Amino acid sequence: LRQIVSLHNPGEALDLQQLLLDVADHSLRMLTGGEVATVGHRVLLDLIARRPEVGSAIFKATLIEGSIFREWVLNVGRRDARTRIAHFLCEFYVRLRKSPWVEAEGFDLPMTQEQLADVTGLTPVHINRTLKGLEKEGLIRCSRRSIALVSWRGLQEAGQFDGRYLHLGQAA
Amino acid sequence: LRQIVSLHNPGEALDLQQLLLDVADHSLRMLTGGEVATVGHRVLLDLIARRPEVGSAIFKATLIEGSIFREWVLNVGRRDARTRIAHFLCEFYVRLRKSPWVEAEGFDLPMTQEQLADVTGLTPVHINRTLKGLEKEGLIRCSRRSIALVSWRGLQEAGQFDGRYLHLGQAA
DNA sequence: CGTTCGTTTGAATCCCATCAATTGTGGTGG
DNA sequence: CCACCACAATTGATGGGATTCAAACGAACG
Repeated sequence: LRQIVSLHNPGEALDLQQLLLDVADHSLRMLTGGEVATVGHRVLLDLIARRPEVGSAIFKATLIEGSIFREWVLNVGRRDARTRIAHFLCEFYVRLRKSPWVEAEGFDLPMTQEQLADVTGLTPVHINRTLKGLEKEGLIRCSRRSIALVSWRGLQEAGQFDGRYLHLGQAA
Repeated sequence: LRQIVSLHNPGEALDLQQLLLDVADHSLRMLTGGEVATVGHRVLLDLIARRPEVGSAIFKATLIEGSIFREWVLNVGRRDARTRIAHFLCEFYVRLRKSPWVEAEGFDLPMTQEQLADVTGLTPVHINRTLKGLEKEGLIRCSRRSIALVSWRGLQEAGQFDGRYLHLGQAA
C-alpha cells in the first residue's frame, strides 16, 4: 500500500529536498509521458549564490509546497470520503488551469481510481462508490480514466474548497 | 473540528512562512507555558542577505519540515488508529529527546486526549480506546495527561516507525 | 480582623458501554 | 481497469459516570 503525497504539473521544479538533504524519503513517478530536465546540485547552488533572487524564489516555492502539505493532512485527516475526493478534484483543477504549461481545455485527470485512492488514503472500491455518488449528484461525469466537471461551484461546496492555501499569484 | 498539522519543541524557529507568504493559512497555540521571541521580517531578511549560511540553514529546516509533513500525510492517510497513534508517539519521543532545550528525563506528553485526536485525525473516544489497548499490550502506561514508554522497541514496531524522515543530525 | 482550614462547586478530563455509520474485504463479471 | 454486490471490520456518535483540580466560600481560631 502506498500514499501519494504530492502531484506536480509540467513546468514545475521538483524534488528540491535533494539539494540539501541526504536521505531520500520518497520516490518519483510520472503519470503521463513527458520530458524531465535535471539540474546538478553544484550548478544550482552556484546560481543561487550569484543570484539571491533565485534562491528566494525557490525558498518561496518550498514554503508554498509546505502550505499544500498542511492542507493535505487536514484533508486526509478530517474529511469523509466524499468531501475528501471533491476537495482533491478542486485542487487539481485549480492548479491545472493556473499552470502556464498546460492547455487548459477540459478537465482530464490522468489517474486510475487506484491512484486516486493512493492520493486520498481510501480504497479503490470506495473511490469508485464515491465517484459514482458525485456523478449521480450531477457534480462530475466519469468515463474511463477521465473526470469531467459538471458543476464547479457544486464541487467546491462538496469539497469545502477554499484555494487560498495554494498561494496563487505568488508563484515567485 | 480541528486538525493539528505540526508540533514544535522549545528552541525551534516557527512560522517561517510568514517571511515570504502573504496569507496565513493556520494559527499557532502553545501547549505549555513558555516564552516566545519574535524576529521582524526586515531584520531577518537583512541577516540572510549578509550571511547566506543563515538563509541556507533556514531553507534546510524548511525542507525537513516538508519531509515531516509528507510522513504525516502517510500516517493519517494509510495507517489504522493503533499504528497511527504509536507512530505519533514515536515521533514525539524522538524529537523531544533530540531537542537540546529539553531535559530528556522521562517521556511526558503535555496533551489531552482531545488534542491527540486532533493530531491523528481521530475522535477523542477512539484515542482513549486505542491508548488503553496499547497500555494493555504493555507498550505504554497512561495516567492523567502523561504517557510513559514501557517498551520503546515495541512501540516502534506497532507504529512502523523509521525515523529517517526526521533527518536528525542535519539540523543545519 | 485576618489567617487557616475544610467544604462546595464547577469545569475539564478521562473512562466506558452501546449503537450507528463509514469504510474495507473479497469475489464476480464486463 | 472499472463496476457492482454482500458482508465484515474499523471508527464515529452519544450519553452517562468517575476523577482531578482549582477557585470560591465560610467557619473556627489566634
